[in-house]
Amino acid sequence: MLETTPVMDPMSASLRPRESRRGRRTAVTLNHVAAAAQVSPITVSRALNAPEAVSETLRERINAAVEALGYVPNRMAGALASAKTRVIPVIVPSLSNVVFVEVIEGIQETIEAAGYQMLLGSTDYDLDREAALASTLLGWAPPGVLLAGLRHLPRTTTLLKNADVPVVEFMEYGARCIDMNVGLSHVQAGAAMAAHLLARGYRRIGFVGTRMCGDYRARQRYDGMRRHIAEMGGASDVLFEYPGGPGQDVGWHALGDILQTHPDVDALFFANDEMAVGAVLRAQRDGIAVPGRIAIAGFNGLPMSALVTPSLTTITSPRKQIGEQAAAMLLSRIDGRCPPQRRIDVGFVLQPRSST
Amino acid sequence: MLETTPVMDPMSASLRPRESRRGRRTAVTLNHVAAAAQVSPITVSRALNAPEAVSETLRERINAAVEALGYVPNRMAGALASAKTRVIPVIVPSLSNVVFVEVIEGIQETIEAAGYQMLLGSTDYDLDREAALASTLLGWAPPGVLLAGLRHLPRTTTLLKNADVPVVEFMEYGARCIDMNVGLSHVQAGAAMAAHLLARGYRRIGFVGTRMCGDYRARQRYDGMRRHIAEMGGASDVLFEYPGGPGQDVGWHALGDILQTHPDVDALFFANDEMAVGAVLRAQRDGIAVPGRIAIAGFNGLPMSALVTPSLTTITSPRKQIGEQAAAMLLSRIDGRCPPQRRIDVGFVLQPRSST
DNA sequence: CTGAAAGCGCTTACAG
DNA sequence: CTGAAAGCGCTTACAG
Repeated sequence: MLETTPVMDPMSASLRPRESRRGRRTAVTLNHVAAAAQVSPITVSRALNAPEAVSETLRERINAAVEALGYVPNRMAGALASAKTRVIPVIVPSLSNVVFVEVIEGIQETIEAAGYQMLLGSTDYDLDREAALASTLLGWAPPGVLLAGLRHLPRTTTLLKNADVPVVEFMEYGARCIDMNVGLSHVQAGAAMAAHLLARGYRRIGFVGTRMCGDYRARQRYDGMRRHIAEMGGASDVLFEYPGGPGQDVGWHALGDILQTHPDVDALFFANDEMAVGAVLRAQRDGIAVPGRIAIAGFNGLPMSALVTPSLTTITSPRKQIGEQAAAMLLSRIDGRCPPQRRIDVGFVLQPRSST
Repeated sequence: MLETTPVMDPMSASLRPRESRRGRRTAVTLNHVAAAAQVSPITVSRALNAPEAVSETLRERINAAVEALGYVPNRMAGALASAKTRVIPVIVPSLSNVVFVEVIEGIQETIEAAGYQMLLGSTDYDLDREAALASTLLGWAPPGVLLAGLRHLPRTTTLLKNADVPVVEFMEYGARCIDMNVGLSHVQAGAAMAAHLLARGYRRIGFVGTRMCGDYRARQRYDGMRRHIAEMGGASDVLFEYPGGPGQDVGWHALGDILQTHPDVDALFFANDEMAVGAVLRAQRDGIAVPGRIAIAGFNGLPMSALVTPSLTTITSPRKQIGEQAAAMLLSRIDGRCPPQRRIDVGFVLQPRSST
């Protein structure tokens, strides 16, 4: 008998949750379980966190009590006491973009397999919100942080550096990162598409995007394209920016608009496949020849790019792999191991198809 | 001077985080801030959580110290002490399905505006994982829980009922819910589409889905369709189930397959728009007349359904609204208010277009 | 293999 | 408006 209170029946009323002294409803705690199993609380803790350290007899008694009382450990108390959380914050600009969702899936699968949980935050392409999110999420004392992009407010960077936990910035690959980095060079991707379009003989090339301030990676693709065109000579570029989210409807309307206002444009590189597919569907409905009258290219390599007629030239990015690698790097550092590389360029593949 | 330690300079070494007695690295805590601002810890806590309760002089001194030390409050300690968390778990079957993402966005916007954060968990359509997730997430002592669907394992239901926090089950509308419910009747939606197809003269109607065990809402649409067809007489149905995720490629392949193996089928109701669009694109490429040779219908009312040629007949579900309403109901209960209704049927709209 | 003590960093009453 | 004491539910050393 470890408790002074006589314990007759593991389910006796005295072991049930009750009002605490401070007047709030208390759930079943470790102590209730300990009393029910007639062991000390530490033994219950061990039976749950390191079962092999407890004798089989006690372990069984404890598990039975856990079951009987419906005990759910309070993670907050555990995390506070041990200074360890198994929750990893993941910060992305948007969830409505399939691309981020696929990266997130890669992250989720990887960290979940290692026993971690994801705390997802979306910034809606707002760097102030990103800073606020980072601050709040760090308040949960996470073992590491995953965040999209390499551009942040100075205070975000400071916060993350001071937090003294591993950080992986994913999506684009670049020279300066807070800690670790996985992604691809969007400037190179833009240049690669420019090279492709020039090689196929297009000379007046438009780039179509939405909210290019926030989505600076699209801007980088445009910059890469523009620079390459300028370097090669003999061709020119135009930038088209439309309001709204980067959906198919924007591509649909953009095609009609551009053909009217800029009839000299002979090729369009869209900021993503969705818009590009929207443009292809519009061309189809209106009987506009693609690529005869105008060529269309996308970015991301979504499955649908291969299904439209004509099939869409695009650049495939290894999205899920980015998520997996980012998570793997983070986990290895959390475990105190040193990842083979601090920065990984996952690259991209240009898929020339019928639309160019 | 409230501390016995003489405090000369707010940034003096003695106020900096140091190794604690238990040997682990300690971050800046409330006590560091209190010492730096020369007030008691409770006052700091108040200045942060209820600024109006603290005099302006102290508030300014405290805020300066917070800034100078880069203090980030430990949410776990706060939550443990106050028995309140501002994190709400959201459990969904999948993130790769746009539909859930839109619901999640509605939830996120609503709860974030109220100062809560979302802890997202994905079950991958596995009820065992759902139970495990629910258990873990409840360990964070959340003020409420949002989860997709009305079908769960008995132990999940028990867990959530015992947790004694408000719960909203969203996506489908049904008679039995744990606590509150927002959604639409998928049986009715299936019946509505069947009625539409019968009215247009189709007599051999196929339903095309993937993983119909897990995605039981698709199954419910099929059941609704099947029942309605049976009731009306004069027509018949077939169920086609394909492996893999419910993407455009599945619709693309399904169309080719079904036309060969079941040439008598004259209309197809797909489990979602993505598959249906895949089928339309396939028909387009192969020159199959839609709806002449075969009619095609989808479900969800995604923007792209309006852009393909022929435009796709579909059923629009108010996805974002489901998220918003689910979150609003939960919040009102968290605040101790009683939501106007415990169950909300958000309904759906059948959009007859050219593909049928 | 098992336990008594102390503490994680905050907040809730209760005083003044 | 401000503070000293106690406690939230767990875990980490330290003993035996």
